[in-house]
Formats: sequence, C-alpha cells, structure tokens
Amino acid sequence: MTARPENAAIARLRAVGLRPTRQRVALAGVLFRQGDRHVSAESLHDEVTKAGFEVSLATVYNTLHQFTEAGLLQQVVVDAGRSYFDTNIGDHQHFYYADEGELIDIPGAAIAIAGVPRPPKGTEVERVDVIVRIKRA
Amino acid sequence: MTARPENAAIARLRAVGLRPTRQRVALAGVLFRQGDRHVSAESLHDEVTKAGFEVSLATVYNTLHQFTEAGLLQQVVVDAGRSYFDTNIGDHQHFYYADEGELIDIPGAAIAIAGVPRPPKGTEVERVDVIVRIKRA
DNA sequence: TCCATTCTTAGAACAATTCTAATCTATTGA
DNA sequence: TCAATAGATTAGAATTGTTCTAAGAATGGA
Repeated sequence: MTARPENAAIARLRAVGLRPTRQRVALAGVLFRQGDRHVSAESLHDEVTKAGFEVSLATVYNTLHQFTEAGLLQQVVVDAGRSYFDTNIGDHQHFYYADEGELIDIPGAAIAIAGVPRPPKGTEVERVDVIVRIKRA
Repeated sequence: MTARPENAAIARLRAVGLRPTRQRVALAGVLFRQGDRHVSAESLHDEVTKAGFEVSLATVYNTLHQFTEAGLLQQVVVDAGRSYFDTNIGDHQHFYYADEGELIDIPGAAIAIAGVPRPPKGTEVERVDVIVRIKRA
C-alpha cells in the first residue's frame, strides 16, 4: 500500500481539531505538499480548481482563516487590500517586492530586532512583523 | 494681523508644488495642526466635514495620495483592507493595537534592526517596516 | 481680465472579502 | 450500519474600501 498524500493532510487537520472534509483535505494537500508557500485566496482557489477539485471561493476564504486560527498558516499583511497566507509558521520575516507582488522569506535567524519598547499598559506584544520593501534597483 | 492657521498649510503646499486649493488647505489644516496623527481616508473625511468644510471622499483619497507622493505623509499598512496615513514622516515604527484599530508611534531611535540580508539581484531596499502587534494582556 | 490647466465632484464601477440561507456531509451513538 | 445532528459548503448577494469617469469649477499666469 503506497502512502497516499491525503493521509498527511488528514492527520494534520485532525491534529488541530478540524474535520477533514473533502475541501479541507484538498486545500491542505495543495498547500502543504511542497515547501514553504505564499498564497492569496484567489491564487489558491485557481490552483486547487486546476488540480481538479471543486471548492468555492467562499470556502477557500473560510478555510484559510480556519487554518490560520489553528496555527497551520500565518497571515502576512503587505498591501492594503490584499491578503497573503504563508505556510511557513516559524519565526521569520519577508522581503516584499511590490513591483511583482512577490513575497520572499527571510529566515528568522537573519534579522535581529533590538530595543522594542514596553507596550502600553494593559497590552502585550503578540508578534513583531518586519517587511523589507524592495524595488527594482 | 493675527497669524491665520491656513497660512502654514498654504506654505507647506506651495513648498512641495501643490496648488493650495480650498480643499487641500482644509485637509492640510486638519492634518497638520496638531502633533503626529494617524488617519484613514474615512476618518479624515469625517473630521474635515465636521469642521465645516465640504470635501468629497474622492478628494480625500486623491489628496492623501498626493500628500504621500509629495512626502508630507507616509502610508502605513497594518491591516488588509484598510489604509492609514501618518503625518510623522520621520524614521519610526509602530505598535498596532488591532483590538482598537489603533496605531501608536515608536520613535525611530528606539528599535534597531540588524542583519537584513542583501536583497535579491536587481533590487534594492526601499524601506523597512516594523509593526509590533499588541493585544490585550 | 481671460485662458489653459488642474482640481473637485457625485456617482458608478471595481476588487477583495464576508455574509446568508439553503443544502450537504462527517461524525456519533444506537 | 443507519439515522440524527452538528458542522461545513455553496452560490450568489451584500458589504467594504478604494478608484475611476466625465463634467463642471477654481487656480495661477499672461
């Protein structure tokens, strides 16, 4: 019996308490089969549709948010009016190449941030996002 | 003759080569009369309207972009689907308090970022944005 | 003053995202 | 295995934030 790729997806979903529905398995399969990826709802919908699955765009949005809540994805905000989701949930930062709409990982170890002041009373730091915006030289 | 507040706004506009139209003067007056501010198009439109000026929302958008191009404002992206503009154009970073939709300046001197890797061939670094996301403790 | 240029405007158009209500499916327990 | 139920999916409408368009209005220079 060959290991079926969807088994990994199913296990991953169960591990975070999400029902392994047809659509979620398909999306997880596409998202996590290769290395780190950056997708938008639109691009993921295209991709999964081309792979022969039927998933509505609304479900892609729902699923991306559920996966993010569950810690399987990280949302990256680079652009007002567009959302990216990153399968790399480790500590890392991004180059953002606006000319191409492209997002490139920077390993977490590379960048050091020092001197973040104490946050206002009653709040705590949730995350520090660094976006290195790059342009054609 | 008392110094009229719009004089400062007019001078500021002329200095960057923008015609001091009624609407631009009104917007600049509201934006720059007090210290550093963070506004959205919507909030600025509300504010200037309440101050008794007639400015359309389209003009607010146009003007915010023109001011940004002219270097009078900086755009801050913290949230997919909402744009903030910052009257503080110096080198600094932000706390973002998502629960309140509030943006708080961190002086540029406070945070040090080290180890930004060389950007991909053919590109150069335009800006490094740091968002410290905070939440209710 | 008059003209050419630039600006402003209302409203339509748009893109990304979220909502809604009906239908369907995965899980559970008998 | 099957039915019941809680949860998931869907198409399409609605919403939000933003940009566009075309026409009228204001500005600065001659």
